Order: sequence, then structure tokens, then C-alpha cells
Amino acid sequence: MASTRRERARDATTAEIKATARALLVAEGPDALTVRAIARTMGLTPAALYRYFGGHEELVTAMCGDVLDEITATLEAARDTVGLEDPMGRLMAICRAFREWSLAHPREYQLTFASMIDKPLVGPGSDQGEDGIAFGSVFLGVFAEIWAHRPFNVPADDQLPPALVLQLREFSARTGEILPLGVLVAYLSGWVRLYGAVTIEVFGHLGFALADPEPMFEAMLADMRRAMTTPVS
Amino acid sequence: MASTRRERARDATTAEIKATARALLVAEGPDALTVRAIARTMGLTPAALYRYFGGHEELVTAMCGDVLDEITATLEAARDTVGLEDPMGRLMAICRAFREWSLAHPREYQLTFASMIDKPLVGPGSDQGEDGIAFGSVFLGVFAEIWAHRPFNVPADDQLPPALVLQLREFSARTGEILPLGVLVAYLSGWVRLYGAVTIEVFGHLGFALADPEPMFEAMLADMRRAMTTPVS
DNA sequence: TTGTTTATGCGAACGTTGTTCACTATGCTG
DNA sequence: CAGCATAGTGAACAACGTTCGCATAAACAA
Repeated sequence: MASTRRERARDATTAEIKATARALLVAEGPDALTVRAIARTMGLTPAALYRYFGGHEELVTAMCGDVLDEITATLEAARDTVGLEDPMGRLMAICRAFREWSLAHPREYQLTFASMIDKPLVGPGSDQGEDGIAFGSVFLGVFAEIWAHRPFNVPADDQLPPALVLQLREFSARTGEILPLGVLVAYLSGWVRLYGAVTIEVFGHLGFALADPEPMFEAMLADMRRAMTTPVS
Repeated sequence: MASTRRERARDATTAEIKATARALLVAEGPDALTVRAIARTMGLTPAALYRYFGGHEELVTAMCGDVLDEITATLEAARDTVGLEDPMGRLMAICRAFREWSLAHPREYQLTFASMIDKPLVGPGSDQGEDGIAFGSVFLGVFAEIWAHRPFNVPADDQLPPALVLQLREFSARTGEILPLGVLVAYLSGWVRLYGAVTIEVFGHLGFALADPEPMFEAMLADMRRAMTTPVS
């Protein structure tokens, strides 16, 4: 990609900045993620960083992109731990990997997944951002696998609220129309449940009742499986 | 409470500070929630505020408490819209009210429910904070109502993972031992699903697929109802 | 090789933030 | 009335994000 020497050096510095920022984030928390601190630990003047980033916000946005790439790779690796003959197992592997990564990287999680839409909007496939789509397609892909392998009981289109059907049609068109709307509902519900379970645990908002939420997480996964293995009636 | 004149004046100022902070938060966003800005809009010196609050963090913590009280009152009001003969309807009212309040007050929601455990830890009943317990007991109370009104199918204690049983026993002891452990599981699962669905919507992380997540939210409520109306087998 | 351009970094500065401190009034209390 | 706690002031400090003009070194054209 980077042909000329200059471009290579520039990319290296950019990477070093992001790496330093990342290290600062995990070591000192989000409040320490400051332009001046990054410059300081790199032996640079704060002003110098503005040759590489438009400002503080742009820098953390770039970091979110990196995080999203990293977690996408992690999920794919976890997914490929399980063979294609067991797509449900692949989904479970993804979910568990998502939880474990998030618990191991709470700061990054907060930055990337628990920010308002003001900031970089992400989900499993975000409006803006290529990284987001990649992240989302990992999930969507395995749902397609599951459906192809063994269809389960999903509501027919005319059993869904009309308002929902309209939105799902749009979403389906955007994602290649590979799945029935009912499967998209399962996909979205699954993502919402996973996101919620992980977020509440990362924030510690379950500590009032459970010191170790893992069994509850597994129970949620079991319920998710149950919903997706009801035979077609 | 406040007998002497001085104390009354002090409490009034304290309240005005929190009100100003709140107004600033909703009008300008969390970044504008600054000690100096509050003092400025009140016609005070920044230093003066330190007679009332230990610092910025303590101030937003106090605000979170207020928010928690406010939302608790809102949920109770919504709950009492439905008569005692329909406890499930009361739960649904609470859930919908929680979603609507959160969508109408995203900044407050972010501050109160989407902060790390570093900050004020809250959940439906938090480790620290009386407001949290009040908030949580609204939920727990209606679950008790439902169970008393019509028991549903919950796993027996020996069907639950032993690690979970131990934690649930502790939690049960802390909350008065009024419910079987399986009902506590339903309660916690319900809170996790509600929290997740609302959080993901408030953050806009569902916008990649749905412009209006309300039907999906209703579907989640329906599934919650289903899980809590399976007759005892 | 020489001259020109362009990217990179520096240093200083501005306005903002949270917070502390010495000081001055004001109003309550004995 | 005397004494004292309290509320508020103003100035200061360190740290922040950001901008500007100036140097320097690398890349390129002649």
C-alpha cells in the first residue's frame, strides 16, 4: 500500500500513536487518553500529533476502528474453532468470545460499544464505517449458516408487525436478501441479548446480585439456542 | 428536616446547583457539565461550589442519585396505572415506562446506567446507594406479585448450576428470602434483557438495522411474558 | 549536484478546565 | 454586643485541546 519511503514512515508513526493511545487507555483509563499524554510518552510535542490527526475526537474514532477490527478477527478465530458441521456451536463460540474479549478489555469496550450516536456509531454493522459492517457480518454469516443447516421455527412475514416488516425489508435489501425476515428477527434479538448481557456485566451493573455472572450468561445462551432449534411446525 | 434558616438556604442552593447541572446536561451534553459552567450560569464563582460539593465527580454522583429517584417514581407511577389483579400488566407497564423515560432522557440515562463501576455503581439495587435499592425493589416487587398471583415454570434449585445457586442464595438472603431461586433467575434475566434492549436503543446501536426499534422491544416483552407464563409442569 | 518544494516537528501562546488558598463579608449564637 | 462559623470572592496553579509561525530535513526537479 505505502510505496514511498515517506508514506511508510508516516504510517508507522500513525500506528505508533494509536498504539500509545491504546496503552494509555488500558493502563490509566479513559481520562488519561489525552493528546498531551500521548505526545509526552512518545517524546513528541502535542502540536506534532496534529499532523496525523485532526484532533482528539478523530484520534479516538480511529482507535475504535482498530478495536473493531481486532475484535472481529478474534470472533472469526473463535468461530473457526468449531467445524462447519456445527453452525450453532460456531455461534456459541462467537458469543462466548465476545464476552470474554469484552471483559478482558473493558476500556476498549466502553469506548467502542458504549458511546452515544454523537460519537462513532457502531453496532454489528454500523451506518458509517467499514469495520462495523465486517463486525456485523460475522454474526449475520453464522446465522445464515445455521438457517441453511437446519431451518428453525420463525414467524412468517404476515405474523410480524407491519411496521417491523417494512424496516426488515430495507435491512434485508441492504444485506443481500439472503434470509427470511423471521431469521433477521432472530439475528437482531440475538445481538440485542448478547450486547445487553455483555454490557451490563462490563459495567458491573450486575454486581448487586451476582459476583460471577457467567452461569447467567450461559443460561441466556441456552435460551437463545432453544429459540433457534424449535423445529418448523 | 432542615430546621434552621441557614440549613434551608443551604439546601436550596444545593438543589439549585443540581438543577442547573441537570439543565446544562440536557441542553449541551455531558461535556458541558462542568463546574465552571454551572457556577457561571448561577452567577457564582467556581470556588463557591466547593462549599457544596467535594468536586466534579461528587456532583455528578449526586445527580445520578436524583435521576435514580426520579425514574423510580416514574416507574412506580406507571406500575400503578395497572390494577393489582394484573401483575404481569404491571411489569409490562414498568418496562415500557423505563424504555420511554430512557429514550426521552438519553443524557441522564448514559450518566446513570452506562457508566463503569469506577463511578457510581447502579443496577436494580446497587451495592452502594439507597436509591439503587429503591429502584431495584420496584422490579423485584412486581416479580413477587406475579409469582404470588400465578406461579410459573421455574427450574428447581438442583437444576441450576451449583455456582449460580450459591450466589442466588446470598442475593436471596439480602433481599428477604421472599422468592424461590428460580424466580430470582427470571427476575435477573428480565432485568438484563430490559437493560440491554434499552441501552442498545439509547446508544443508537440498532440504527444500522431498525429506524424504530419499538416493535422489536414489544417482541422482547412478549417473549418475556411467554417465559413467565409457562404453567408449572 | 543544485535548487525548490513539501512534510514534519518545535516552541510559544490562547482559552478552557478542575481545584486550592488566603481573604472578606455576612449572618447566626451566646 | 462579642465571637464565630459560613458563604462567597479573586487570584493562582497545573493540565487540557488547539492554533500559529518558524525551523529543518527529506523528497523531488533541474
